Amino acid sequence: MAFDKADYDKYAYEPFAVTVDLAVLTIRAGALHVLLVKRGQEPFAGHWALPGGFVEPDESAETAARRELAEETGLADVTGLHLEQLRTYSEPDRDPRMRVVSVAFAALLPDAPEPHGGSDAAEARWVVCDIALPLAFDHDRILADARERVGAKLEYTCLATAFCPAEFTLGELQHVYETVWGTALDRPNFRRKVLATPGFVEPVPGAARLTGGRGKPAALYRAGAATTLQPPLLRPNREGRSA
Amino acid sequence: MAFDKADYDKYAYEPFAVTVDLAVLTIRAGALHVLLVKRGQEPFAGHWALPGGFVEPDESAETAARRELAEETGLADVTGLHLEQLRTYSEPDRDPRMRVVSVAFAALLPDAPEPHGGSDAAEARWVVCDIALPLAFDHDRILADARERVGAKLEYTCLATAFCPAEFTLGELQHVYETVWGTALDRPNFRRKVLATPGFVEPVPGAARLTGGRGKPAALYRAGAATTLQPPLLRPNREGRSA
DNA sequence: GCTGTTTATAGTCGTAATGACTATTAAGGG
DNA sequence: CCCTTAATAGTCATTACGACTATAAACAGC
Repeated sequence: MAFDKADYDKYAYEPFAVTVDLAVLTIRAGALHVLLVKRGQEPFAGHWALPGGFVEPDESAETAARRELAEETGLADVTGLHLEQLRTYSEPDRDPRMRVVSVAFAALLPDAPEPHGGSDAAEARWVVCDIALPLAFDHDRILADARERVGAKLEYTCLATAFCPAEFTLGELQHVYETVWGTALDRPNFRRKVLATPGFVEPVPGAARLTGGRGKPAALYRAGAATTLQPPLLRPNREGRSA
Repeated sequence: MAFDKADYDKYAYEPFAVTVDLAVLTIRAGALHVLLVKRGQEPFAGHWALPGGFVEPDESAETAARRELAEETGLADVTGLHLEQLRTYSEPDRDPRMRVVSVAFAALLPDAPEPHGGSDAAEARWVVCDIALPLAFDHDRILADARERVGAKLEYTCLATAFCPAEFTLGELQHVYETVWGTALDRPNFRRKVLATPGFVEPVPGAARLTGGRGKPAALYRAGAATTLQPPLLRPNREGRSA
């Protein structure tokens, strides 16, 4: 940040607008969903887009993202939710109106209350990720990057619990992996792996949940203190991970 | 990026300046070095800082970063160099003069020509990472994040070759890992692992290099076509990776 | 109340990967 | 000509992993 070239006249340069865009992900009905809002204005009026908004003069991108997350989901408390900066999208022509630099975030939610547009009267809805395209602006790309990031982080972090409620069964945790990765996992092996990782999950003593009423009740677990998985839980071999 | 709240008067908001900051890393004399410039102006006049500069109105952050990389290193061709967006730093008070949002990048260089300040007459120098602190602004944090990111990516990508010249020995490649991670690795095991990963490195037929004149000459290798390591090459167990 | 279905949990077994080694080869230096 | 240095080759026990089979505990339907 060598500031040496501009004598810092605040208006020496064409002003940049700085926004945040949020890929809010959750798992509903066995599928990965993303929170979308319907645009009321041009450009892309009537198209679906990721929620987001301006960074205010006195807040960081992270603060703005969490504020938007609360507004768009309508949740009273979003402090515990996983929110993570993805990357910044800054192509000069990404917004036809003016120069907009957007800091994108991924947010992970356990359960999925149907959103109420918050202050924005715009329509907001959970949409299955795979049928969400095409989105306004470069939001297809942002969503794809969010999915790739989350999928990769499931391999070597304990992030999967961010999709689960406070208490969950190992079957539910496995379902997170299977839904995000789009692959089936062997249940006994998944179990062994999770339980062998210290701090990934810890049992809730004496509790059990009936999984939809059928089958043997499953033991309940809570998220543990660990944040990283060592060794990692790798996705089943995908062809073409090289080259 | 719901634009619905501002009627997009470009000057409706306090303008944001958007800059790029670069953590340019290389390995010299067995230690991880970072490219630093000495600030000539307040604030932090006389302090060392990461190189960087404004994003021009017609370029993306990536374009600006590569332009700055060329300017600051003085290299004629920077197209082949690894340049990767780290994250964006946007705390409102991170620059005392005005609101500056900075997109940080990490760049990896094979060899390390002593830099010539380029257009900036400011002093530029390679500094051993560990003794670089404290830096101006929040650049300590950016540098730490860059080191952490690069260290992590060595585990599951072929990034290490970005620190090496076009042809290198396995000893040099191992040295990259040891320098970035700060740990010693077992040479035969490292060898086996690298050679067992298809596409990581490919041998240069018939070539060998005398490694400083002493010892048996090592075979030369080139970077292969693979980009990811499967299975990954994990760092030796670090205590406290959990919690 | 038995039987079959469903889901959770326990355990087995062969293979692959890994960490800690030892041994050999090819160079240069005194 | 031996000693040091560094590259390369190979061994071996332990661990991790994928593909299984087996048992347990719930409900549904007759």
